[in-house]
Amino acid sequence: MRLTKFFLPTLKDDPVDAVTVSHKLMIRAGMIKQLTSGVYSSLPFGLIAFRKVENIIREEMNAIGGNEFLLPALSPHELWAETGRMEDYGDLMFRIKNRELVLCPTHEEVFTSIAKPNLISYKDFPQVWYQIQSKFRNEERPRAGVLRARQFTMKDAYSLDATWEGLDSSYNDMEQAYRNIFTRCGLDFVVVSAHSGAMGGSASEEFMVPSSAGEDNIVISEDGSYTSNIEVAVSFVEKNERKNSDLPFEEFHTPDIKSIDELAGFLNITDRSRLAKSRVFVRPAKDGDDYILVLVRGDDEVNEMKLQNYFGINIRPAHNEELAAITGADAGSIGPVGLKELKNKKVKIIADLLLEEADELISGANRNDYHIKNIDLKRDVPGIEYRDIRTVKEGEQTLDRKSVLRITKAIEVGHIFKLGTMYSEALGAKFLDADGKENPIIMGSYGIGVERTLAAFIEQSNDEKGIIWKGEIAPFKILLISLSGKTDEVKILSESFYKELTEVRNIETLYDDREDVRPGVKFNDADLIGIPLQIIAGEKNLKDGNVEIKIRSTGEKILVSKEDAVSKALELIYLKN
RNA sequence: CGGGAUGUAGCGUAGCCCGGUAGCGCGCCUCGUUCGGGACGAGGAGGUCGCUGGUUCGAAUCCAGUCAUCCCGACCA
Repeated sequence: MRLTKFFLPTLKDDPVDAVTVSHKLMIRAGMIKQLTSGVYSSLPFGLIAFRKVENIIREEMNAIGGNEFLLPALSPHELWAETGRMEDYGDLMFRIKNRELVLCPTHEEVFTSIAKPNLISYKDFPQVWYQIQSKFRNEERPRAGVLRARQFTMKDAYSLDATWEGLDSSYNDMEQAYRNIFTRCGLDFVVVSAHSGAMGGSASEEFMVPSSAGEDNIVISEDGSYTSNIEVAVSFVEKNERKNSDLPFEEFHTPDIKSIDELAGFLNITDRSRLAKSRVFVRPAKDGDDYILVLVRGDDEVNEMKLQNYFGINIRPAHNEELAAITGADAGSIGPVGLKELKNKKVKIIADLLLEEADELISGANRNDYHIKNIDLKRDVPGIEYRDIRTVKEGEQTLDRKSVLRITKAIEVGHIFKLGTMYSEALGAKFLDADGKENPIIMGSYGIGVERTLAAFIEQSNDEKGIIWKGEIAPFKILLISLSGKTDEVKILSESFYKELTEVRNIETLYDDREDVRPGVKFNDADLIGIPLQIIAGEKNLKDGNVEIKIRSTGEKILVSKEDAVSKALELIYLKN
């Protein structure tokens, strides 16, 4: 491609609205342009890069027997009502105003509706179906350019199996395909165990690219044996020791004490393990809402994802009015002792495992400005249940106590789930097994964010000058720079290089053939758009019969004779891959 | 949805307090000189000051509303 014909609007300065590196660079390199919040146009250079990622995905999906589809982005309300996800997604789903249609945020329902009439015998399985298509999610707060957008390209794949062993096998194939994809994209990534979120289902892993621009926190043990999203991460911490002192519990005055920090200060203690922190959550139910009081140690935080796993995704923190109604106090003075019943429903009390049968605890008295000490959960809180509901912290030990946990931010580029029969049951997608019995299809769901994958790559591969492409996703392999001079000599040579590279060698080459642009501008554009190899033809070196080859990643410059230039460049490309 | 901030030329901004001709840099156009790391000179084009209403003789500027965008917290590829 000749630069004089290529639409590449580069920017010298950072756009003021962009904060993350990938966002700035994608705009500056003329890859994307924002249309409205969370919605971006792909410009030619960006599109070439996105297609690189898509083609790698396509090849790896096809390699495990995937069938490529292209489903509509529009779908009818009723399909989503059947699985109940109209409500689950809520405002996250874009709805069409003048038809009973929605813009799909994902495609489980649509794929399942195709499977239902067509996959009717156990002999029809297994199948892997996928598509690469635009998804629409009405994100409340889009951010960081394409990292979190309202419209984005997703590869979504679905495995359809007749047996649970089949699902395991499909899932494993997919996991390997994902490893291949992200490796070929040149990403430094980790696979972590994950929460299955709004999708439902059981096993689930995420493909994470460590980056300060990431929105997720992942936990990695120092020896690498344990990796997990913090949402589901577990660790080893000693439980509270039971003292068995059997001291009676006792209310005491704590004026204006609202937080654990203030309480610790008021009591003049630093160990917060016996200060029990209470939070109340609500689970909406048809016969009246359920209330759940959650207790963790004062030095811990409640992990709301773990709660969702136990009590469903609709669970939410209680509002202040609800708190007052069931505890008689405001947040800051609530506790597990002396809760009211609301509409004849008992408040369920869940405590973290570290508090199992703990005593001598201090917690709110359910009376403003009062706390209680010497609470014995075993003695004073009948019906209490213990579960793992805390968020792990940096520096804690792994469960096997062989290593230590580190926490880092990461970008989620891919996610694989074992869905099971959730959607096939809801939509009645069944098949006959060898015994002639009817069973729901067993499904898996597998997603990759295309633009996000590319943005994650740029987050990991850049310097102060710009992007540094490498490997298969480089939009071009060579940037041929012609520095125009007094004579036509350089131009004639550049043209011959271009012809050989593209027509004879079939190398993806971008040719900076601009004649009215000064060298400095060309060099800076070159480093900004980050093509791995630059061949620079100019009068200075051509006087001695030479041209320069620059390696973008290292900045290394190699002087070669004009006769050897193309073969040397090809050699370097293959070395780099 | 809560909290914070910002809307002035393609981009980045000054002016706003204290109302009166809209300014600067980059980019763009023409001519000339220059030409290996974002050149120089001369000339030029380009702005409903986000939108609506109000106050005023007069509003980019003051007031009210509204819309949009960005950043920080709860969701996801």
